[in-house]
Amino acid sequence: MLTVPFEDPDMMRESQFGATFTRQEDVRTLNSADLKETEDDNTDREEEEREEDENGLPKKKGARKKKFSDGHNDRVKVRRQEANARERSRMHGLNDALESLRKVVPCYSKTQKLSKIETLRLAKNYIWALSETLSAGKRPDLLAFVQTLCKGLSQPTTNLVAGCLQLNARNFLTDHNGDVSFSGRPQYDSLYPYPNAEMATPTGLSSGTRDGVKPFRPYNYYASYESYYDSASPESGSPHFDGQMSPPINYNGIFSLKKHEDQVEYSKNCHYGMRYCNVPGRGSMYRVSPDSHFPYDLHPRSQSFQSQDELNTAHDVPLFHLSTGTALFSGTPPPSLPVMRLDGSEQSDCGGGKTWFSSNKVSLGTRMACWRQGLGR
DNA sequence: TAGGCCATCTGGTCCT
DNA sequence: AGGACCAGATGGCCTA
Repeated sequence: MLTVPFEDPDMMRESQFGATFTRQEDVRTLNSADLKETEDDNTDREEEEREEDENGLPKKKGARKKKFSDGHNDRVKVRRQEANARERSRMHGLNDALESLRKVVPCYSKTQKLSKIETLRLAKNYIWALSETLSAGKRPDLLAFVQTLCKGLSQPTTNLVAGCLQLNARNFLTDHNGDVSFSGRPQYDSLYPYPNAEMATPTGLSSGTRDGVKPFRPYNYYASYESYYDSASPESGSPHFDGQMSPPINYNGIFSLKKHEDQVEYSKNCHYGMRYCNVPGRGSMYRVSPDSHFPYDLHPRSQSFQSQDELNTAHDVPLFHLSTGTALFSGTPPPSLPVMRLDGSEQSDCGGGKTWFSSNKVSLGTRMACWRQGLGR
């Protein structure tokens, strides 16, 4: 059946971005083509049934479709149109709800929207992962968390999630069963590899040795939950969560809120913004070639900095990637896994569990100081 | 150009 | 009777 466009293209386009239509509006926007098509459909159907039955033989007189009055047909048409409008409105409501869901699962992006099915899958995984974390009552393993998040997702979405969590997506390959397998070194110390002192503990800030490997000191995990519970619920109507906010993501980072308006989109970050990232099983920080594309070819950290002075200087190149504008690992990032926004704004709040770095020119020393302050040291 | 995603229309079913 | 819900069909748009 040929479906005639219901509304003009502009209206159709608008509807894709969550515009809601009242029933009256929908009925009012019915155009003549739509009405004509309905008439034609009815006419065609009547003629088909009049001429032949299912065997192609002429129909008996009694099988002929009952002829309704024009008034009855009009009522049927009007009811059909109203039903269409209601159905459209219902689907818009469904899509609005889905859009709300998109905003509270990891990796929200206005321009690179997850599909409906992927949104639902990710939401389910996210709930599951958080439930597992709560029931475990201890700091979750990042790999397990990400693996749970990515279970059953398509490879592109898996890449997106892994990218959001600053992991090399190539380490999270989705097999044919939808399970996510990790090909790297799945250890916690690879996720938070404490960098050697020369690399990431600037002069005067380190309490560890300069040449030894300092054991990673977990930051206050529960602070993240406190922070989370301090933050507004998506359903609370708080101005901190008016639909324009990132969810209080994420995995064991401090749940902070950051507006999306000025966010750097994931794809932009991947292609233009990210220069360094943390790779499981590969030490701490790796430099990413400016020409690299996600997933990146990574080079050992030792190639990144030549001197302690360099560590303490503000870097012109963005050091850290934040896919959605939300500080995924904000708050008390270890120096090997700091997070900052790349929008050029200058903000580096060192306050407790809600720290995030939003400057692209924050020295490692500053980040280290913030981190240490977050640790209460 | 094929495939994925989406919005819309449509008829059927269930419920009030 | 009419509304809500559902699933199939269809065509448009976008991307690899």
